[in-house]
Amino acid sequence: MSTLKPKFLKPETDDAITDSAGHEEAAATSFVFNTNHNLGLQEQRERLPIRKYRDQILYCLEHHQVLILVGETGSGKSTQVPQYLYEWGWHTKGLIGITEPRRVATLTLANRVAEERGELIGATVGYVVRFMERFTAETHIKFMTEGILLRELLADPLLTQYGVIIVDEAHERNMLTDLLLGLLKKILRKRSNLKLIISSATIDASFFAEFFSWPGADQPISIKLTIEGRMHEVNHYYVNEPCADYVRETVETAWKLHQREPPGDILAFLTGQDEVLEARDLLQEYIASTETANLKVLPMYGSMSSTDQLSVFFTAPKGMRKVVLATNIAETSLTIPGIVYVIDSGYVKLKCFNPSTCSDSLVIVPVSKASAIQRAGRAGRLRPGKIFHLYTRQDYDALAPRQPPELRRSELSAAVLQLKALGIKNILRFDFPSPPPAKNLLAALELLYALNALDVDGELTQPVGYLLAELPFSAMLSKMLFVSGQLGCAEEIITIIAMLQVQSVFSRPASAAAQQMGRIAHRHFEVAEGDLVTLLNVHSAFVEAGMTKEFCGQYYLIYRNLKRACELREQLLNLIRRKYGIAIFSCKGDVELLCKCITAGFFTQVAYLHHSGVYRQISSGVELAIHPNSTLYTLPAAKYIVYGELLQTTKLFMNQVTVIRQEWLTELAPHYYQQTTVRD
DNA sequence: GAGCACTGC
Repeated sequence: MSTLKPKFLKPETDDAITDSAGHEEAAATSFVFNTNHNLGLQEQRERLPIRKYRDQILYCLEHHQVLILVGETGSGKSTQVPQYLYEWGWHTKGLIGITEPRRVATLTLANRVAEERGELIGATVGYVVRFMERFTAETHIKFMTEGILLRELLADPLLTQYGVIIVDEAHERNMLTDLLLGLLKKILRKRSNLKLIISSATIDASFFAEFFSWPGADQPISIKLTIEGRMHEVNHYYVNEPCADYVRETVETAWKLHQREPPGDILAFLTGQDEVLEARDLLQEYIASTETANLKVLPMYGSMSSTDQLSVFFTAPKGMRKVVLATNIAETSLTIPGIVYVIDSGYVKLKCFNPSTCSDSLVIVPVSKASAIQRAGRAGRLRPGKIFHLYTRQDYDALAPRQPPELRRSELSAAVLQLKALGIKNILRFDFPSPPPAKNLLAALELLYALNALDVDGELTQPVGYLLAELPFSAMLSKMLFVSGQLGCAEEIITIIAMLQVQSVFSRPASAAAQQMGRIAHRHFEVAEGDLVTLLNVHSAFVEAGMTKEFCGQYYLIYRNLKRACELREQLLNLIRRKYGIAIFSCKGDVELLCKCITAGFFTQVAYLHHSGVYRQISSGVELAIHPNSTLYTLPAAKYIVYGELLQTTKLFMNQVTVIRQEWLTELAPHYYQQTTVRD
């Protein structure tokens, strides 16, 4: 093997991985902790801790169908194992496929492996993600996102092209990971020549081993990879008595720490913005009560503007200690330098699907052991650190090992469509790694039946069911798009869908004055029909103004998200033109037609105005409120509205609200509404 | 009058 170190990214490949978002992500989830950076690439490979497991991995794969690789991120397994397999000749038995949960990691890993091999990407090593691929006839090592492999299953249900599949980061237990693992189990039973490698954190290894055991099969084998010198030691401290108010306790602990401990910054984990700001104010009071104010308090949460977020990354002035009060954003998403002490409140906010109202609840729950360990790790990056858990040692021992996997707490219509499209007849009996509650599955089946995607026997319908299974949006959005093709306004509906796929385009500044200015600016786009048509207006105005940053500044819009929506819109238009027979016409300003399309997608989520002045869910009579972020919050209440999502916090709040007429319900969804009498 | 954090086809 050569040890040359050329730079071989094609220009377009380079583009793909050097967009700014990509770099942040690559830095955050970096898989190299590289003390050998001045050595040749092959020499570096030889020195990786994983190298000494190579023969063992290859031997085990010869003798077992399933191999579970245990080792935290940083062991080099994502880049090395595919190469070991290739060098040993596994590629002669089919493709070596590696699935990743995220796009950026997919591109980064593929590029890294190609570079180590001294090749161009798209030769032996390639990747496929949505809208982008470097994959040729010579490619033997294929990195891809999980969604891509799931889509490939539709065309090739036994994955006959593949000889080995590596599911990377399986411990994250995303919805797609779990679907994939369930389906791979079925395939392994039919294809004894297919091998599966699951890369997992320690905590889940035995779980996966058990899931992939069945009568007559050889038992999965686990290999534990050790990683050297990654972290400093962190000492754990617990409270003796449970504390009544963890926000106050956080503040007091931070203050005591500051008095007693040698220099080093403090990071505290709370559950939400309110708590972070409350803790900040309390801590400021402590500081104000002393003469030496050598403590700098910094809040950190998701809805802060990116410039405000930046301030936590600066070192505190000389002689000062920094205290960062953060939500879960600091647990995995970003790494704050200089942290030596961590305070763990013991709680986290978690989103959970509630099938009885088809809403999501945002609830405060105790953290899992995995989270507590992750939080502790934040103290050991610089030098040996300390973590202070605001709960007792007994409470720690009683914590759940991990948070329930996403599939168990999510709306499942997309998952059900996918499984149905793969010919799984009885979804309730499908072998999920962790089966979701039956009620959640039934809610999804009922919704899909109402949308006419499933027939009475639970089979996908033609064309609606198959279309909804194929389109990369939620079932309701896809149905809306389907109807818009028939009614002649798909162009506008695609814009709305693209705008709904990105994070909010409305900027909400931190200061009260700026917030007020923002609200006034946003009125410019608001219409009485509601939030979805308002999004369409924002898009049109942005395009008309030449898609400039200045326009976004003037109207308090987030340029990055808006630009992304425009790109997505183009890609979706291409996709729909190319693959699906949806006619793309403009309604040319006929807003009523748009609202009808919206109704055709969201008719199961209707609220009517009760004479008492509150909204009620039409199906259940449950009381609902319009979310204060909605356009319709300040406008006179309409009699009937549809909503895009329902979130339970202090109340059941409706988001993405659109005004409709009652008669549209019987016109557009007669099968659903003919029997319903509206309570008034 | 209210906003845990992400990601994917």
